[in-house]
Amino acid sequence: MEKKLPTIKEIANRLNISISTVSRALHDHPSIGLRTKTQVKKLAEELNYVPNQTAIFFKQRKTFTIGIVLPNLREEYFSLAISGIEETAFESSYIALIGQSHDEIEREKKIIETMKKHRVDGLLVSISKETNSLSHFEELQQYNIPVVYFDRVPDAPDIHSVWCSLYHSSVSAIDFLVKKGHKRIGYIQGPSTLTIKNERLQGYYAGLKKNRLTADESLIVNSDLSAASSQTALEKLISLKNRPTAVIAFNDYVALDAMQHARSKKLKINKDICFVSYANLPITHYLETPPLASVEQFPYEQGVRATELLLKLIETKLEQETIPYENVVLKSELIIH
Amino acid sequence: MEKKLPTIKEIANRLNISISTVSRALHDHPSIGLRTKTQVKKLAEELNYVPNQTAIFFKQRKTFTIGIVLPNLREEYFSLAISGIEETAFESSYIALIGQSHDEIEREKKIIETMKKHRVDGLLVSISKETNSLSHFEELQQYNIPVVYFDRVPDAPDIHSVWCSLYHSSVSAIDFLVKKGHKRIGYIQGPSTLTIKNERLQGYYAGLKKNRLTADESLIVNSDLSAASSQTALEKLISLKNRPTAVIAFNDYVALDAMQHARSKKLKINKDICFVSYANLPITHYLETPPLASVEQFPYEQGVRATELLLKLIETKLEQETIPYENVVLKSELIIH
DNA sequence: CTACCTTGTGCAATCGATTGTATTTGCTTA
DNA sequence: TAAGCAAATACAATCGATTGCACAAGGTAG
Repeated sequence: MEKKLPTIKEIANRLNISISTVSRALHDHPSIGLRTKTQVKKLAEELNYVPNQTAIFFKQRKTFTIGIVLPNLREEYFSLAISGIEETAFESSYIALIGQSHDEIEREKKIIETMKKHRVDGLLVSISKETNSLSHFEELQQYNIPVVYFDRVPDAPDIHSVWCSLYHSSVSAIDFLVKKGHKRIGYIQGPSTLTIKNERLQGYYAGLKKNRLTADESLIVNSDLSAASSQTALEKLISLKNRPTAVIAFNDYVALDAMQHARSKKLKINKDICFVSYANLPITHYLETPPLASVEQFPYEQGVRATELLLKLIETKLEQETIPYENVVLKSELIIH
Repeated sequence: MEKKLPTIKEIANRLNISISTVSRALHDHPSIGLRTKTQVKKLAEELNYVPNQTAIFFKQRKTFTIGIVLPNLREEYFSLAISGIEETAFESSYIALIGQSHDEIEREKKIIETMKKHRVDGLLVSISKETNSLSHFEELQQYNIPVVYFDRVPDAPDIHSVWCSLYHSSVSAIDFLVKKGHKRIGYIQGPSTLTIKNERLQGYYAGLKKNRLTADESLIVNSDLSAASSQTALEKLISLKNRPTAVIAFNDYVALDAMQHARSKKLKINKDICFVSYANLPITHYLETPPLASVEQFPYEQGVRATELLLKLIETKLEQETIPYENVVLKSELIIH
């Protein structure tokens, strides 16, 4: 039953020539005679010969595999990113291994360990909520495995990264709302571990200032991203004496949860209270009353760029050159619905 | 710069013992003396030794890697499935390689080729829209790579598969609508390549019969799943003289597109016209007016079960036993919103 | 006819670990 | 004290392919 796959050795034996000749013949090495070459190729074809890549990987110390480590695949945001990664990698004949950290650092470490074992040529990482130290990633340098962080990028020097800047869009969001006549604009923050650079908030403040509005700390509330928490956050805002007429939410999901709550309080969405959020996920286009605008962060594009950078690092690694740390920053865009 | 990683050979040299001793010491082989064992382990620790898995994979002819081939990752449905696959695989210390066919058979073939090269231990496949022949999968038997199809399962004998049966839920959907007083129920079909078993339609007919309603072919329309097509489909239904009061849609996206169209025609969703659909994607829970009900197909669970089956096949393959073809059928569930 | 070159092949080492089969060492016991 | 046995370790083949170097055969020039 278990039919062993043909190897160059088998071809060599059958033709009574040496395996090196077979190997060279299959690679069109110039020093192999035409007759031999033809014979070898013919037999290889007949036997349905396929080189054992495992052996080659081993010999060449290269696997043409990149690892992807990210919090989870259930969030559309990340699946879009992976989609971009897989496509770009595949074009350069790399293939992608995936691992979900579930936002747990321990799991993240285990995944790194596994990927190290599999000798991935490089790693694309979007860090977990709990990741407070990069030691498990830094260790990879010893193994000469380059790492490119994307989207959820740690706040550290000396890293390669690709992310999407939110500052300008945050300012634009305020501009947009002010232009619509809003003067009191609430903001629902995300957990601090996810807002390392905190561009949303900085943009929020800057936008208010630019429009000569004074910031009111009571308009800034928090959500841990759970539905309940986002609803509580909105409740806080709407129970203010001087309630906001518009709310900027950490992301689309937060906005949706908040909107649901607002509806249950008999508020008319985008009339009594307006929403602007981040991520611009495709699903929002199906809503009857989507957020008025959402900041597009181009996860797919981020995936593509991060992969391109990683592949570059992998290729130049082979040439023993050193590459300066590169940080690609995409510009987000406020999309008005 | 390029520091070579330590190997057992290096450890052996430093301690002036043979590599086989080192290997056995690291594996706690009983025939190795305690002193040697301790020394070896200590040095291994110091040198930060990690076995070269590539070499081991090669030697053992096993990679602890499974391949996933599916149409695309952008559909939430598939990312949920992958999520289940990755988790289950990871628990058994397997890791997953991914490939998106983009519903193109050529790409599917290329991915298979790549995965074969990488010597995956097994494959999980949800076939593309264009897949009309299974030859590229069947070929894998030569290489002793087991294949388990999931969700989009081909209609062939002699395969392993995991899918979710929709027949009963389709009947329930009709029951549900009839109980609500509906007598004319439309149905928006998907492309024929995706409805090989066509349980939705069979359930539709059976449900009507069960409720003593006569089927009316004009109530059955088609969508290729694009937004435009789904809208046209709905348009056909609502422009009937005797328009349906309820519509069953191929999946949530079709339902959403149709609903959008209905709204634009000033029809009140779930009042003038009701919707029931398939997939029960989490996003629908955020809608103001979601479909009245949706058939849950448990993609995550399917991923888990498919992986379990595949791992079983891989493990028993090692014991040279043959396993009868196994087809796991999950039961869908009509979820009322 | 010898020296030398060209062309085509084969030999053998190598990648890193595993493992069956020696072989050595050291101890026990008659 | 020598035989015998157990414990500890070494040797060497192996997995499949690549590749530097050696070498053989045949041809040409001096």
